[in-house]
Formats: sequence, structure tokens, C-alpha cells
Amino acid sequence: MIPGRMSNSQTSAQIRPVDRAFFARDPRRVARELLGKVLVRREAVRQEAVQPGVGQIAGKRASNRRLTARIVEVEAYLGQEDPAAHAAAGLTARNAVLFGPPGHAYVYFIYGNHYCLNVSCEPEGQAGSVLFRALEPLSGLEAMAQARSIEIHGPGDVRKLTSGPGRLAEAFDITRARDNGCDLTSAAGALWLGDDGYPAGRILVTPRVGITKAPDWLLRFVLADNPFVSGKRMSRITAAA
DNA sequence: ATATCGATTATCT
DNA sequence: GATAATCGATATG
Repeated sequence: MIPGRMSNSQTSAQIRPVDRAFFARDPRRVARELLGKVLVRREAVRQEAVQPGVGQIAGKRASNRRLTARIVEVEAYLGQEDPAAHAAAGLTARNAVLFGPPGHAYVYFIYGNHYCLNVSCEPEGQAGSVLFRALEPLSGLEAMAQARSIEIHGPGDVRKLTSGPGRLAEAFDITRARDNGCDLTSAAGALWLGDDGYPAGRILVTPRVGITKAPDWLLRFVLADNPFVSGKRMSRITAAA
């Protein structure tokens, strides 16, 4: 069971894929305009093994197969002229997707523990990208919780699903083997980016998180006042008694 | 409430 | 051999 969450987003019925031209631009522009858009996992990979007790009805494993979440925090990486970018040293086997056509998933593994998701930007040959740092879950929260191996006991716990680049990748079952190089502009794909008409509202710009090179460049973009932005919260969400 | 630290591996020097 | 676009657990005020 997942209790009601503090949300300022509505789930719209219609989500249309973002087209490739959107990504064929400067990553700073793409990052800004991706705020408020939606990340979609077409079908949750894991399936609930519901074992109903005697006389009980099987659980709701068939519903909520599609995962959706609103993009609330991103960072821009500028390609070879950005010391903090994976593309800084040029083309390698690991970062090849960054140099390919725009709108494709670049997934990398970090700290021996976590995957992180980017989308390639700029025309082919230029290696700009946008890193996804936090999402606001909209649908499929049960499957996300299962993928994250956590239980949701209150609104504050919902934040732990997708608030952070490693967390959101785990919630969406994103791995390098499965998703690196995938086209994110097609709703027929396993993972894609969509627009449901949500107005982004006020945007804050800050330095990027967790890097040692070019630490003061202002390339992190967040939705102001959105509780799902990563990092520590000054005031906790007051759960209803 | 903030601070520190260990986990664990692909990638690069 | 060192480091990394992180997270969660533990310790402490």
C-alpha cells in the first residue's frame, strides 16, 4: 500500500514523445526545457510474484505496468570543452553514445554501485548531454518501490524512490546492458521521454553536484520548490497523523 | 539535524 | 593503482 503523496503534478492522460530536434541543441537549453517533461518506462521489467493466501484474491500485479515520473532536476554536460564531462578526453568505448545522434540514452556505471541516465544532445559528432538527477513519481509507484527494494510507509518515503540519479535509475530498472544507446524519442521503445503539457514554472540554476572539475559552472537546473529535488530537505514533509 | 565513511567496479593513468 | 556525474548506514550534537 502506498499512502497519498504530496504532489503538485497532475497525471495527464496524453503523453506525446519529445522529438529528436528537441535534443539536437545546446545541452543547457535542452536541460532547462526537459524540466516538467516525463520519463516513461513502457513496461516494468520486474513482476510481482503474488502468492494469495487461502481464500484471498491475488494482488494488483497486472496494473501499473507503465512507469512514469516528472523530471524535476537535471544537469547539463557540454562535451569535449567541459572538464567534468565523460566526453572531455574524446571518444572511447564507454562514452561512444555521447558522440552519436541526439535523443539517445547514455547509461554509465559509477562508484561500483549505481547506474546513471543521460540523454545525448547536439547534432551527431558533438558530445553534449543531460544527466537526469531527480524525478517526481506519477504512476507505477509500487513497481518502483519493488525495484528499489524499499517499502513506502508515508509521503516522505516516496521521495526515496527517484530523488537522486542512482535512485531513479534503480527505480526504472535502467542498466547499461539494457538501455545504453536506446532511442528515447519513440513511444514504441522500452524507455522514452514525453510531454504531457505540464507547465514547468519557476526554475533555479545552481552548480553541479558531486564533481571535482569545473565545480562552479552553473549547469544544474531544478524546479523551484519541488519536494522531489535531490539532496537534504530543510523542512520535512509533515505527515498527517 | 549534520558529518563521516564503506561498498564495489568500470575506466583510465 | 586511483578515482568516480552516489547511496545508505552509522555516529554524534
